[in-house]
Amino acid sequence: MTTSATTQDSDNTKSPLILVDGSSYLFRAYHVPYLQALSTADGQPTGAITGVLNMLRSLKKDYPTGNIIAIFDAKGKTFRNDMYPEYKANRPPMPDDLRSQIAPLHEIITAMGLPLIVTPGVEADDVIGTLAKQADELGIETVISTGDKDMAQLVTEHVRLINTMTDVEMDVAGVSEKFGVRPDQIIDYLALMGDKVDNIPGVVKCGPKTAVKWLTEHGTLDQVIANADKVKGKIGENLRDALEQLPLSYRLATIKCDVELEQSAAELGPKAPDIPALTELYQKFELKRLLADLTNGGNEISSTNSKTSASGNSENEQAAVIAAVDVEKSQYDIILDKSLFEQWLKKLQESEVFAFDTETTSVDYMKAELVGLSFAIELGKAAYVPLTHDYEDAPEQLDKDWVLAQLKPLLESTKIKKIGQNLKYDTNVLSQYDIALQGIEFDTMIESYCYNSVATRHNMDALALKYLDYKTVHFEDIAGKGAKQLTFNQIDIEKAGHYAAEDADITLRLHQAIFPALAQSSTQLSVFNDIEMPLLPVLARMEQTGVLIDSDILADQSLSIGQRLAELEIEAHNLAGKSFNLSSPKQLQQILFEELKIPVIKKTPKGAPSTAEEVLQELALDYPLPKIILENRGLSKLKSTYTDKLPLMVSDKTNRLHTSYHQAVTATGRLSSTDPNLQNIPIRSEQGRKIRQAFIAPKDHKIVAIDYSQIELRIMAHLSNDKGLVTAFSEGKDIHRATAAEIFAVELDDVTTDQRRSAKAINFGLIYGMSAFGLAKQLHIGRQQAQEYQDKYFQRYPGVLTYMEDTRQQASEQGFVETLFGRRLYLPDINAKNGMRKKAAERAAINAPMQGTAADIIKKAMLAVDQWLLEQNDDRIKMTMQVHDELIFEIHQDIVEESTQKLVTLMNNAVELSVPLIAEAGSGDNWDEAH
DNA sequence: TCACAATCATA
DNA sequence: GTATGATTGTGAC
Repeated sequence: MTTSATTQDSDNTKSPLILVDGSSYLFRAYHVPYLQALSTADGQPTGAITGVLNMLRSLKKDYPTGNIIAIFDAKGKTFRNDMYPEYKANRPPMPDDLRSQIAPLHEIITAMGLPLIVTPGVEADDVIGTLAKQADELGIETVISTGDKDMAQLVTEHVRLINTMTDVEMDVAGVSEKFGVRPDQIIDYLALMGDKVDNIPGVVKCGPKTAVKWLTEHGTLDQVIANADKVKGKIGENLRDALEQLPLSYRLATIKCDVELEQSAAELGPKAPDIPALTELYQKFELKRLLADLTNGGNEISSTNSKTSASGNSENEQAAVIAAVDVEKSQYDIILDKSLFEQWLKKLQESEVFAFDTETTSVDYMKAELVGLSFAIELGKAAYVPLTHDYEDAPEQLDKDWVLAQLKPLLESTKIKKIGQNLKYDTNVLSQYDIALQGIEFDTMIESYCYNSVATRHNMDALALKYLDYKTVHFEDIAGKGAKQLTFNQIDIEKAGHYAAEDADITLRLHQAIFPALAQSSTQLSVFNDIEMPLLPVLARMEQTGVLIDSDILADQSLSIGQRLAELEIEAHNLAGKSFNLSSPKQLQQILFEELKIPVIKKTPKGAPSTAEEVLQELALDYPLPKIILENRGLSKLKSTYTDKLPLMVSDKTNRLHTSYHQAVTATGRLSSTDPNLQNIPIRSEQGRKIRQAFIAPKDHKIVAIDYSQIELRIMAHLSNDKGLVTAFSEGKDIHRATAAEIFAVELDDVTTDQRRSAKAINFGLIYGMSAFGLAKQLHIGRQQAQEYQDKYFQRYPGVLTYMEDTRQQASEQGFVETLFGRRLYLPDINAKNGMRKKAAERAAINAPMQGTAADIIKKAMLAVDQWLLEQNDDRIKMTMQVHDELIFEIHQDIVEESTQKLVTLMNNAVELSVPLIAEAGSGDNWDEAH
């Protein structure tokens, strides 16, 4: 260590040195789907250029005082080829459409005034290494911007890495955390593993795990070599076989830090940008965004961009460049006369695909009334047909019925494809006007969701900002907000027309920006085409069908709960010695922990003493008040959320309850349900089940509920292909009992209730990416014992352990995990420096493939069921609800048995797994009985 | 009026 | 330990 007072001081006084690994970013940007689509009008590709420039821009923003130097590989062979002729021999030649972007990029960077280094005979890594070493010796804070893990060997007290595409920073501790070895061991580590891509030989079968193990044990490669004869097994032989060429691998993996450079880092400073040259280059390569920045004041980030940049999401930046919306050039028609309408109608009829949007009076599809429709066929040209604007002095509009009659064949055509944003809503609204929307091909909300379920919310304003870098007119901008918000029919036609036409226009643009990116991955595209888009009309039908509830049952229950609550409140106030609000956690804390001096067991994340259920449950053993609170909480929740509210939400039109299923909300692929949420209707408590009794079947009908048994564990068995688990399911065993028998080493029949309960907790924990700590808490056992259970589990089901390790690794390397059908879940925190966030992301990585595959499966089952129902064309069967692993139907009593059987079969065969998929059915007069 | 934290309902 | 949504109280706007 060379720490001294002087070097410490210089850290703070000098601006940081930013070394940019231009070549590594060039390659990576070249492979980013969004960027691949970019080119100039005459076909010169510009995606990689754009990617690198965006990255530089983001670096400039993050390090405003930084001294940025860009380093690129030179053409031709390097000294490593002399050392080892096969070095990088496996690399395919550089694609032409990448090569053609290098020279322009160099020109632009130079014009920007940034130092650019291209040194023949060595790689960019070596130049970076040399500059970093020089800076390190001077104690200058240095940041290497790269996506290449080999650079970790350069990290020191003053030198750290940043991956500007993922925003992950790595210092000395970060390297140790990520790789499991110190920066000074990285070369040894790389040498042991070898590198397929660069064709560097290593020890056969030695991956990161083994390399870390050996280096932890022996410290250095030399010591590993010296102790090679002690390593047992096949891997020991492999190591001994590799002994001779390990020194070569070591030399190849070593970044050269003494390259002779013309100028030292200290001498290389930024120059003033050559604005005329930059302008010309940006124009030549049609880099509109950058050009706009330039005209808005040099290289500063313009005000319109600061919004998007603030998120710090580099993907955001890249995507944004694609299709800058030039609204000034847009032409929006407001159609008030027949002839213009007929012109548009003709164009629409002749089109293959168009974007459209409905404007209504309410976001609630059951209450919404149509106010107008907008259409867009080509970018920048859109039209709005107002129908029922009825404010004072509103101009005369075309007759609604006439317009809809004209549009009906168009909207119902399966040949003419439609693009929309959240088309399920439009489907529901139009169906109120007897129009059955068809040809629903592209929903931009779902495109965005399938492309990246976690990157943004998928509403149009967010998508436009992210993918088009365009701030749309918000509904609130034209309608106001709060209690005084206008409904669409009250809005001035000029304003409304612009807003509505823009919606259609933006939808079209979004589709053009997102769909090609989505289509880059065939599996993601298939999730979109084969699952999500076909599901959309199915969900629309379920929503419109609704469910029947008996409001009287709920009203009675509200009454009796209310009485009990009043009693509890009096008791609680007596015990506390004063009156307080039982449902205020804050007041409760005060009473419990300060006035009654009850010990604090747990704190909330913010540090206040927790009054959560588990805490109160424990306290209830010793004190009377917590018990009262618990009962009060449980009951008031039921009353306020369910028994009071559900009857209020019944539709006047249908006398049924209509939820909204959201298809683009959850990260994992599940649906969610709101207004009301029908996916969290109580079942566990006695009181709660009474609420399910209010979900009834119509006269002469039964409720049939069919749920998948242990679907996530079955998926785990399938994905991990663990022999024990697969066998247990194939033999139809009670899985928790079987697990208990394995862990506690007893016969299946001798498993006690307690053992089965423990095994069940372990199985659940598994799905949630459990830790021994969490398991201990769940089972109220010691941490040690929980660890023993877990070890025993993995010993008995080794395939599961391997699968989990593989999943974690895959997540960390790729940044995402996938379901069985290729639905992708990105995990931005998977390589986070913050240990808690990283751990949380790892658990999500374990859980997502199982939860997500289960979601895929039930969605496929719903498609199969819906298909069958359409074929039957029998209104005595209706699919009414989906609750993650359960489908609920209303079936006429005459055909309950046969159709239930058919439905079970359809669900069982929704997909083929290596273990049986089992759906179990129940029926009754209400949802409770059907379970 | 709104956003947030705490709590609790489900799979 | 995973994934959601609704309600309530609370404090800032």
